[in-house]
Amino acid sequence: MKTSEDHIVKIAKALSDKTRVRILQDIAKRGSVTCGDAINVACLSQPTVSHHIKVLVDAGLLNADKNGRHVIITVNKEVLKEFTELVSVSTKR
Amino acid sequence: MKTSEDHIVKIAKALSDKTRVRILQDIAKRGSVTCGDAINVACLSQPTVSHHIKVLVDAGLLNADKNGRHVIITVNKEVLKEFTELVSVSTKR
DNA sequence: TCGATATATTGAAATATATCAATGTATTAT
DNA sequence: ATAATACATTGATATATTTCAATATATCGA
Repeated sequence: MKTSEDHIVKIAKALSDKTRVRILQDIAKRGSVTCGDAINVACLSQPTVSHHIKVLVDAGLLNADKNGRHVIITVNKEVLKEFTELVSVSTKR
Repeated sequence: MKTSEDHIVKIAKALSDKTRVRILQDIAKRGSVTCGDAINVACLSQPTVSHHIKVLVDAGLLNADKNGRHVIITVNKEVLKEFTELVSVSTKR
């Protein structure tokens, strides 16, 4: 059984790195990007960006859909909304 | 100049540890606690809990008001609200 | 098929974080 | 004044995270 803390922590961890937040914001602004696009935004090596995207996908914040040799990445707005609501609710008395 | 990423990252970092989220939730539930209360909730050493509270205070999520030898800790709801709104808005296109 | 492109994985190094025991500081009670 | 209480700080260790180079895998185009 996963507690609400676990859920909050997992997503907060994903949001706790500047590069990842930048990538997330860029995707949100542009609707969708490929990993290559994200590399340009992050200005870091390809493996590093690949790792960051994995963290965001694992947290549920991003959707990654393979399309040929590209991977199309979009923001999972549902999960983001869930997160902000969970943080709000669980800190309301 | 601090970007919105910086702000999100700082607070997300504070929320990216299970102990800190647990402490935050406990304070929210009870209205206010002392550091000693937080130690009981966390079941960790006093210095460790002191460190965690410091991280939360530095992120702006907690208010700490000295009262005699106790420190009264409350949740800074404004900052929490700011955070959830900033996350929501900055990921809306 | 072969080379090029897009992304993932592995292994290693550097840095950051969580944790505790020991100690310091401030405040209250006796 | 002194002892006890509440909390903070320091220094050390263990673990986690970030990053890259090297390499692997999958797909497309010629």
